[in-house]
Amino acid sequence: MPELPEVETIKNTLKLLVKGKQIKDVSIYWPNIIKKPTDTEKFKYILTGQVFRDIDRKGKFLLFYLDDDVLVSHLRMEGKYSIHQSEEPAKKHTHVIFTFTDGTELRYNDVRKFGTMHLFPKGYEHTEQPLSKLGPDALANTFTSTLLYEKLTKTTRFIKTCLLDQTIVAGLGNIYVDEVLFKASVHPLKRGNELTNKEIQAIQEATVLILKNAVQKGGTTIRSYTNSHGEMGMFQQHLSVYGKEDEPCITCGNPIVKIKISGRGSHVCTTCQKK
DNA sequence: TTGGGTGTTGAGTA
DNA sequence: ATACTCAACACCCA
Repeated sequence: MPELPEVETIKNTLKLLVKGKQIKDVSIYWPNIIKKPTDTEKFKYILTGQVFRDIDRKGKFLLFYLDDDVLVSHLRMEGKYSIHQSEEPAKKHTHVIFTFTDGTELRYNDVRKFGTMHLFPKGYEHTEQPLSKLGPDALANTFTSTLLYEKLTKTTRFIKTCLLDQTIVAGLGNIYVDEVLFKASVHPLKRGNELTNKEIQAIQEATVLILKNAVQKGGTTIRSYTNSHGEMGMFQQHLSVYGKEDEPCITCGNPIVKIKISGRGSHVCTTCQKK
């Protein structure tokens, strides 16, 4: 589900809810979510007693900073965090519960169980997988058109595939890539090395504009995404192509078509986005 | 009823 | 190197 704007919104809403809370216990109902350490008893032991100090984000990853360690969490398709009273019964797809000393709990819910958690001693989180492989965050000032130009012009891959590749730029997913390429007037099947300097600049600028706008609108809710207060995003009202198959293009009026690129549904106006 | 599709990403294969 | 398929999993819809 969540791409950069959704994860950023979750970070902002969750930060206020967990800061200063001390972990009394951790319950794990689906161990496959815990990727490091592989021993879930060790995972629990390390976390117990620590206090949540801050939350950061890189690309689509949440970084929970505790006293001595950092919990790196990826929500994949449908992961969600929410705060509850301990007495409140857990929902159907709650897989990890962090019980706090004040009688509340942070619960991780994930219908499809694709999400991941990695625990690192502070200082090691960025130099080891999964974060070590990421390119610059799409909203960081290190994401420049110069850098994008260097990475794109030496590959023959489709631009859509490149923008989904988190080692090139971190944070874009299927919705926002389609929106970015429409705004930049670039066809998703254009190859990296076919792009002009001007097109790459347009892609970089569209990325920043769209993502900032989407963060400001609280993200995009298509079916299940909510922030950690349970509120929906509003950016779905501003989508130009994603989910608009057969609807008229807002620029030229021709119908948006849906094609498949590396297994992902891709929405494009073949009139506005030249190949 | 069943197969195809879903906001992600790694592995395997040709 | 690249593009595709599958797998992880549950649910929704035509």
